Amino acid sequence: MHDVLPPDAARWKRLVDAFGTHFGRAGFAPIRTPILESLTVFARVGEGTDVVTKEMYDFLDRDGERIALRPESTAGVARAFVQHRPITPFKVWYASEHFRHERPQAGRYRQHHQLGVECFGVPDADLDVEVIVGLWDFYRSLGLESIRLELNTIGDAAARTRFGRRLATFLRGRVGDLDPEDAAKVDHHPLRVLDSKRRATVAALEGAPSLIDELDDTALAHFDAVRAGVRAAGVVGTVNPRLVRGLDYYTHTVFEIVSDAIDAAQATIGGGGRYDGLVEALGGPPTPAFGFGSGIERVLLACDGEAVWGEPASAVDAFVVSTGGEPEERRDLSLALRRAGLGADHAFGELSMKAQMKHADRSGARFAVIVGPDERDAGEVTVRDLRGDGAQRRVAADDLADHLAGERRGSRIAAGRPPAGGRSDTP
RNA sequence: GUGGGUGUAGCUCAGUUGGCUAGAGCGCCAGUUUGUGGUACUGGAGGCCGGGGGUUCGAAACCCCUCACUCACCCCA
Repeated sequence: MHDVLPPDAARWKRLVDAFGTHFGRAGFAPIRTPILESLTVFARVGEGTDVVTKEMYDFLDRDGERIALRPESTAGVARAFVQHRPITPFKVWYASEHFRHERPQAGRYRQHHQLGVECFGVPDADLDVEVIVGLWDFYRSLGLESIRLELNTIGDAAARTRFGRRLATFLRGRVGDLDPEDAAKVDHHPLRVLDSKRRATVAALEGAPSLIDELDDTALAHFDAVRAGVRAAGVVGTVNPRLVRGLDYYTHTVFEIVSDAIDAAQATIGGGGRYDGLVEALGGPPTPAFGFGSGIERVLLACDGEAVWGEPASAVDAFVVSTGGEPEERRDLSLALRRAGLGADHAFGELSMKAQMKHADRSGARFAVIVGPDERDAGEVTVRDLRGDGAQRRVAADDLADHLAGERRGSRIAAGRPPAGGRSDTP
């Protein structure tokens, strides 16, 4: 998180609104969970992960309880599911802030924001497909084209344990060849070594056992169904056998969606997968689940990289300009227009008409409403079109609100709907 | 946690081996246009050169400390 000023901040709202609408159409409802959670909620799900062990903002509160600022949202939503036991399938979406104590860089912040989706109670591969394709379609609806899916399966807990043991045995044989950072993970978290990018480790992984060999028929069938489903939906992607992901709770399907338009090291704009064991680990009944998180800051970086956002329309219909009267006249006319349901703004202080017109132009308003001695005497105002050819017309002061409302309706009809399936700059 | 880079006008940046009142473009304000923005021309305002200390006749520039921002590693969204 960094400061986000206008007009950029307006993009956040538009993005969140578009996301809620998109997944709302698929039956997902918004959920809100606390930023503060008991440390145990996270400790139980990520014992071997940097996110939980090294990067968490945690502290003792006044009662001596260990509290954490959430580093991600899945654990908190799962905790809420366990606590309230809603009927399944329980399908929710959220936009939430997360905190990780790490050095900031492009696309990585100590406070970052994610759009996310979680679904509890559905074991079917169809759910995996729907959610992945749903996220893919969301990105496409923003206008993003340089994106691709990376997909993998890591099997169930038993397969992971078996594979972890085999992999650890393999790695111990060549621990000297590994990067020291990775060598330290061999005993307690061998799977994390797999997706290391360090050169020495990558070379030493030549000939390493493959997790796919540990999968039983059910797991293989599940993964095949996911692959077939996303391919049939036209998603561009590849299977990446090295994709493991950073949180312990994942089982079976894991995925990331990467943008090639981000000119920085952090190019994953969304990632997630299946976590069939998490609810049980938090004290609930065995419950399959699937979800993802997508970094708002990174999605916006990708949008910048592909230049897909247009200028947001101003909510100001009319900018009031007056000369020869009292400055309060502008305030009072603006208030009257707002009470009539219109957007209205004006400049403050003693400014020349020219200067006021400049403010009007910058405001983004469609019309300038000009009140000078002539209009005042006639009980009229001049309405000037600032976006078109500058056409002006005199309107009776009493009819101004109706006139502007009529203009607004007219322009909305004229704008129409964007072509279906096309690139849109107004998500 | 580790390593690099940058801090000069509102913004983006110049500033030659230390040497006159520190510059440009954009933006802003005003005028050309005594009732009209967005174009053009003219003029103007605006800077403890991030902060502190030091070296020197003299520091935006050199040294030390500090703060902020930024990029990469690691990790992840």
